[in-house]
Amino acid sequence: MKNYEQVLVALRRVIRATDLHSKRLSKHAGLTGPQLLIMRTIRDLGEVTIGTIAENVSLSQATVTTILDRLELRKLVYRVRSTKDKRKVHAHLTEDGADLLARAPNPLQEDFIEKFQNLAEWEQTMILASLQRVANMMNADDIDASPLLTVGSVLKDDGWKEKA
Amino acid sequence: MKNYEQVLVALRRVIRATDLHSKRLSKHAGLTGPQLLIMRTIRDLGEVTIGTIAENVSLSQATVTTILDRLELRKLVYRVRSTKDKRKVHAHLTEDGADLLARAPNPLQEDFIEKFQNLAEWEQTMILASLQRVANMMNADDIDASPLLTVGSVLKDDGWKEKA
DNA sequence: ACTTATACCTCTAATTATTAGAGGTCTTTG
DNA sequence: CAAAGACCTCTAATAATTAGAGGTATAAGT
Repeated sequence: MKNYEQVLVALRRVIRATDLHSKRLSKHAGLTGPQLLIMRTIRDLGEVTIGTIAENVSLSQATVTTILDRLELRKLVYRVRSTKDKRKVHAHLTEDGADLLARAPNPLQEDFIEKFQNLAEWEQTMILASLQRVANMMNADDIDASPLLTVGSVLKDDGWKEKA
Repeated sequence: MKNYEQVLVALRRVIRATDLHSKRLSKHAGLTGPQLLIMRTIRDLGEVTIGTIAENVSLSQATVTTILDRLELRKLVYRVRSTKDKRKVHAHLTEDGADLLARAPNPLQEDFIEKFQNLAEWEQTMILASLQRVANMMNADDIDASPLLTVGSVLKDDGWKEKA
């Protein structure tokens, strides 16, 4: 079970590196990380439902709802209930929202790439393999039939060392 | 368990007597029974949610929704989503709806009373007692602690005869 | 009279969004 | 450094809608 621990540590490290949370992004146009993320999703995907947003940013629908509440309060987005399916709600950017978003830098991708490249080579390889594995599992018809993650094939034993 | 059977038969009879279904009411202002019932509920209760309507007319929310769809199509009612709780939807009568309702007779109560009085006296008594019993159960803190319905106290043995 | 078509009614189960409630982090303020 | 305020995030509960299936009544043909 040692391998499992190593995967966990590595994943925690990459999560820390990407740092989606508010602290690192609060300087950009007065928007927090999740707010920026959601607004970009709305801009890029066009007519999106709350559920689609949640899926794209990997947050629960409830969380997206509350964040949209705050954005709507600041008149950066607005909601329109679908006429075709009245359960659904579409989110849109207001002009103010689009303007603010256009002025906001996009530090996420560059930050990620920069920090990711700072990781050791074996870490990069392992993380990518892990993510690929997860992606495969998502497509598998029977997840239970899928074999467990084997880190050994990727991880060189001498390369491993916890730095924290 | 014979008493239970008798209660069932009697209840079925009163249900038949009240006859909420469309056939008997389709002549009145072009509205079916459930449509009339729902519109009256909206008029009498004022700002009602779908759930409250469903409770009052003893139908599922889904059924009320579809019936409201048809009424809305005919512009007899309209919906307004609550701003305080965006899950909720309030139904209102349009002017046309209120007018039509005012012109529609109210055959339900008179029909019921007339038909109810045609039942045998012991039947009337027993049905009322049964309904009272059900009402009590609804208010009881612990339904399981409630004793079973005793028809014997109301039902005279020689009075019972199945007419169908 | 019997079939067919149409238009309702009704339900349960699934779906979508919202809210309640609880716990967490970060920033600011005293 | 403690405390307050503003976010974020989740799970569970709640509200309405839709999908799907089956039932009943009315009208139209045959």
